[in-house]
Amino acid sequence: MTIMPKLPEKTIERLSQYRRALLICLGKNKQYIFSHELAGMLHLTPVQVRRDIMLIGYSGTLRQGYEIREMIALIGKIIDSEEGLKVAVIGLGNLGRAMISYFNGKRTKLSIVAAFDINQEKVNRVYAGVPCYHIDMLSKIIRSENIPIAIMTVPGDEAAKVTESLVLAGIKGILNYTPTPVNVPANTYLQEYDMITSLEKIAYFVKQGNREEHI
Amino acid sequence: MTIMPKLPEKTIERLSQYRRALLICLGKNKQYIFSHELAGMLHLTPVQVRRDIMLIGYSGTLRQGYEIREMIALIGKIIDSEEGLKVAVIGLGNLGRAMISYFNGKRTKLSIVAAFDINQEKVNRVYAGVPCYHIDMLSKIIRSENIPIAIMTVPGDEAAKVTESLVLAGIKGILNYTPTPVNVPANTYLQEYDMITSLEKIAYFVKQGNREEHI
DNA sequence: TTAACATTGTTATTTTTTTAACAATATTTT
DNA sequence: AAAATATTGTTAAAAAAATAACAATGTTAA
Repeated sequence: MTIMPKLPEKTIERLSQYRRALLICLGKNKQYIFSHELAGMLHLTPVQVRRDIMLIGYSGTLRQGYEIREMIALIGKIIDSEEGLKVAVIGLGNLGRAMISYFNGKRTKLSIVAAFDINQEKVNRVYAGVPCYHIDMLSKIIRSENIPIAIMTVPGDEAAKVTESLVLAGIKGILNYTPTPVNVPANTYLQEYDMITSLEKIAYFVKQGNREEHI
Repeated sequence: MTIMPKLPEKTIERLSQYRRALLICLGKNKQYIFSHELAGMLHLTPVQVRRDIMLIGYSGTLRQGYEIREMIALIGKIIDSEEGLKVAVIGLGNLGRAMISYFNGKRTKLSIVAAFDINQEKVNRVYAGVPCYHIDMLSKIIRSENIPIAIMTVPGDEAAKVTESLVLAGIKGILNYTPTPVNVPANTYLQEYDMITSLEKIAYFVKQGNREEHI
């Protein structure tokens, strides 16, 4: 297998988006796509698309564009793990359930296999195919099921404690959707996403009457 | 009022985060904060914090740090609108409800004042203080209530249609949480957020055994 | 069959963002 | 009172990302 020299982080993000856009095209029985078409779908410039494609070592055909299936396959080789990775959702509130529905049937390589909550009414039930365990079982299940990734959708004031449990349980990556930033050791990958920041940013640009698109 | 020379986009994002962190500190009766403390809370470097603070024209006191109240006030002056902005949530599914709970009582300047859904069981009811209207009322309510910002939490296959309605209704900013990218005219601010991309990015770095933190 | 065109692939340039370096200085310690 | 220290504020440098420029070339049109 060819070693892929480290891709820019932004390119990784876009690869995921390219794939989704390409899958939509495939669903419409499209076979080839031009850089400007893909760019248009994702609010990017054609140059950026071509450059990313260059970076992953793929080539299209002149005047015909890129072969959609091939590109999907190649992106998969780069960003997916062969075995597939299991994901747990911590906190089965509205947001946790939203994440599960979101994923339902969408991806094969990433699958949500467990949810955790503190509420006894939710525990030991199955939500959209995903079993919900009591949060006390977190460490046990994460280890036994070998789950490397967790999505935190608990209330902000529980974020720190849950993070600690996750780290102790050996989790490798955390996506933190709570409003509270958390800390993890250096060998754990952490990504924070804050809905309020997103909205405040929009508010700022709306206030400024700014015209640009920003993804 | 001093004209603020255009701030970097990333700084705007961080200002929102600074404020939230500062509010937490304020809640703990802290009065001053050092750049390295703020940095530590948000996975940033102290230099970056100081630089941002410099850019907004604030000054701390040597060996004492920054006055928390003052800084919160200043950030508000920069990123908030004086009158406050109204926000609508389109789609009262799990994600829409999550957004509403998230905001409940948190912000004063941004307030979710309306939700829309197609489901008759949800229409004309109030969820967490927010009235839900039928989606056919979208244009009417958005105009009459003067709502400039919308959060889209509908299923992906409705995203395009809803976006069109929003634009026609004169919306100024859209936060798109559906998995489907949409298009808006140049005078509308659009921000797309894709949960799957976030997760796939984590998966990639977990796969790589990458050690860094990424916000 | 030649010219015009559309598209890719790649290098170069510019812009944006982050990081480093370090001067200035109030506070604490000796 | 002098030295050491911790911290801010700012300029400079580096790194990352986006954009532009343009050569190459197969395709279509004249």
